[in-house]
Amino acid sequence: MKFELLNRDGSARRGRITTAHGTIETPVFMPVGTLASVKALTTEQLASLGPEIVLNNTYHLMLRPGVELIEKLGGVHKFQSWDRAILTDSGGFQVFSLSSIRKVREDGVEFRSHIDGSLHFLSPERSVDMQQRMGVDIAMAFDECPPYGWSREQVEQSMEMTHRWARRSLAARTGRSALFGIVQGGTHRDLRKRSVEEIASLEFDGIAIGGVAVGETKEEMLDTMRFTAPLLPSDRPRYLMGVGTPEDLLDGVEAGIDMFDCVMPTRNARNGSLFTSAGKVAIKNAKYAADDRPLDPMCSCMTCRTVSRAYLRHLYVNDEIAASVYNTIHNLSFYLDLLLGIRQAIASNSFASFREAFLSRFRGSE
RNA sequence: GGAGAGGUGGCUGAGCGGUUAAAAGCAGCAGACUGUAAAUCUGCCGGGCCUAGCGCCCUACGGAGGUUCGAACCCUCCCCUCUCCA
Repeated sequence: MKFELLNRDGSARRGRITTAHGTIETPVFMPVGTLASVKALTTEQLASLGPEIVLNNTYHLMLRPGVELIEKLGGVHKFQSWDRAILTDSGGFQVFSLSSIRKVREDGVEFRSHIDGSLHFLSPERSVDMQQRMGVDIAMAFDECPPYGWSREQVEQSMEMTHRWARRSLAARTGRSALFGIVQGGTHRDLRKRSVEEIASLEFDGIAIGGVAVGETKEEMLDTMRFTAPLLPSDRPRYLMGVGTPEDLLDGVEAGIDMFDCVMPTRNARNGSLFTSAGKVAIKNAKYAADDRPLDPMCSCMTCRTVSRAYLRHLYVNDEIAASVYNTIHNLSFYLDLLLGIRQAIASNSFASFREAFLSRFRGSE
């Protein structure tokens, strides 16, 4: 993996990551395909939207179908018939999201499978090994993502363990996949600073900000991100994990973030919450019942080119599978288009005005 | 013609003397969703009033009477459905 910085516009950066599965123009949004599938889309449909990288999840693939099987079938790219880049989360997020069925120890985390109750152990070594065996382009270090309510002491201890795990993750690297480290530290600036110093000092190919958007207020999230991002080394990709809304992405880019992932466009699509240039559209709302306009006249995605709001509402209200397909195609297109616009704006040194123009439309009432 | 069962809020369907403006589900209306245990979850859901309170007043469990301090729940008559036998 190689990262080149192409140009800057203020703190915003435009760059290019080169992998064995193509190049990735940054800033980039990575659609989330937890189970080697972006929910509601076939691989071909996903490919037609043009993302250069997607995210898969180690914990979920470990349970089903199993890393052994994926390896045996020729790797995770071949398995899902995807020839562009893949990044996997290490399972660190499941330490947070599945906290009720797991036990954290110094050596790793014991999970009770949410599927059948079977016992599974994830450690830095095992997680990195599995990610490499699946053949992903970018693997993530195994970390502990602490919940928002924790005391400063708990967050600090957790962070220090994540640091120890970071070194162990690195030691398990064979070179088959790039490996990113993850900064923790909750909402505490001094902890974030220490975490950056520690993680950045290690030989990671990129650095991620983790443990964000886990229940803290928007202000705390933005403060943490804005404080931490500039501390990250500029010669490596900076990845803000799990974020976020369109506004969050603009704020992230402005702070110098290069990579984002978030379930928001895909999950919200399935729940009928659609992003348009004029703001969010809750497609189930009665006011769209007879609305024959395209969802977003400014959008050129397949959904907006071919069907009306009235039809999208009809599909959603009737629980038609096509509702999820159309909505996911649109929301992902919206995110990918937003990032394309951001890259072009940075290239022409007009990010600030691009951001303002986008936000004034997006925040203006629908 | 005979025997039996039943009629409850937009629908299905609990309730069977007071704690019932009436369970639950559906439908309807709105909201949430941030490294996915999510095609999920939450709230509202007869009407009106205001000093907005676990407040007051209407209307409501096929219809009309009755018993009772009190009835969707008990009694009488009527109307209407459904099943079975002729």
